[in-house]
Amino acid sequence: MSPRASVAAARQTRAAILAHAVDLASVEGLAGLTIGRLATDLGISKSGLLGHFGTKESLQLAVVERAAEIFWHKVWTPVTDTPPGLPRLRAVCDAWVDYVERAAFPGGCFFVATIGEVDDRPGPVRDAVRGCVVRWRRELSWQIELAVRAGELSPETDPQEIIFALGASIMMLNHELRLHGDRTAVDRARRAMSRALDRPPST
Amino acid sequence: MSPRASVAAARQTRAAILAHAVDLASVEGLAGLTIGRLATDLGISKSGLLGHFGTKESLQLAVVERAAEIFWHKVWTPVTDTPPGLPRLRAVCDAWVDYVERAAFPGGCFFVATIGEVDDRPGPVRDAVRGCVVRWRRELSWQIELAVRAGELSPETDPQEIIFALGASIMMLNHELRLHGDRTAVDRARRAMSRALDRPPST
DNA sequence: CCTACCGATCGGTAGG
DNA sequence: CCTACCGATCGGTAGG
Repeated sequence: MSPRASVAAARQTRAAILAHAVDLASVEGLAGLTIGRLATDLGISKSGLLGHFGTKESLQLAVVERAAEIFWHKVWTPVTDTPPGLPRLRAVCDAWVDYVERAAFPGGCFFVATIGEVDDRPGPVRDAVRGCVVRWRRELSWQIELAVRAGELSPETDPQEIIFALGASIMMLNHELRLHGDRTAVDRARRAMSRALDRPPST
Repeated sequence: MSPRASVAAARQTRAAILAHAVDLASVEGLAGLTIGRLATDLGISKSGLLGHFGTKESLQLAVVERAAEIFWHKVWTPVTDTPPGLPRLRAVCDAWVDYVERAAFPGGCFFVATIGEVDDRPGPVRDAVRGCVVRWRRELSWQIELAVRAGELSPETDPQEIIFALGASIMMLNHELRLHGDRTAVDRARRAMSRALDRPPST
């Protein structure tokens, strides 16, 4: 009777669509994510599905946003207990590797998989992905700065240098796991990331 | 008159198709590479184009093969002058970074762009891409072994550790250049790669 | 290499 | 949320 019920149902449907869409996009890519396929998988009509988003691009943007929520929940939330600065950075690296290893999405880390796809295609979707990456790096950069202030890292530390090393290890780890199935890469990535945090700043 | 002329013409057409296809695939991906688009760009009919390859998958395999030829030509050939072992490894790193920086393909390094796409899609195309990566790593591994034997690298060196660090830097560099347009990443990548070659083996 | 065509699927709309 | 439809494009084939 009340509109509440239908509104709640619509929200639930939307959430179910996004849950599946994020998984699908991690494998097929954001472009390979088709409305027909998604609708069939969910037992819904195409137009019913599209009604929740309007256009495919809006769907893609919603998928990126949802993937970012999942990322923060899996990698950042478990770490907010540990003290800021270097301890939290170490905890983040662990959680980050766990997240890639345990493959939150069937296609591996959604963002590692997506970055290569949207790299060369200017538009709102690329901007949204970049925005997520930038936000994440800002958080890392801030923790590095705190570690420097606390004397846990050398005052000459270049945050960008550390972030480069961490991101590089994560991307390579995803690649090793998914293309080569080499699970020894997990420890290699952990070592590379610790080294980046231990290393004295170079010239 | 002689069949030679038409055979030669066909080979030339095939080469022209592949040249454009590799560029296109570096931006649109191997799946986003469509026969219709490719034919239109080249002023050719779809069936005329498809006659050279048979199926889209064969076209994709030919594109991967061609991309590998270009990669070896740009990164390996210029380096065969320098002495094997550590000197050649350093030269390879330089050439590799140049290749990514100068963007041999409009979409950046073809393989970095493609790996994320074929990662999760078993089949001949994925196998072909993986084969290229494996061949490249074998060559790197061999040069590392030569460097160890020559006493240029510590005897406890783990080749896989170095290869991980080099590959990680290259992937991250491609990402920094193409998603963020951050050209300072070029020097960061060079430093990270030298460090990987200088570093004493860790536990 | 071409024209002419095939069935399937794409994103999206009309109208309810 | 649905059915019914749109034009465009997909990979591919027939026949020359």
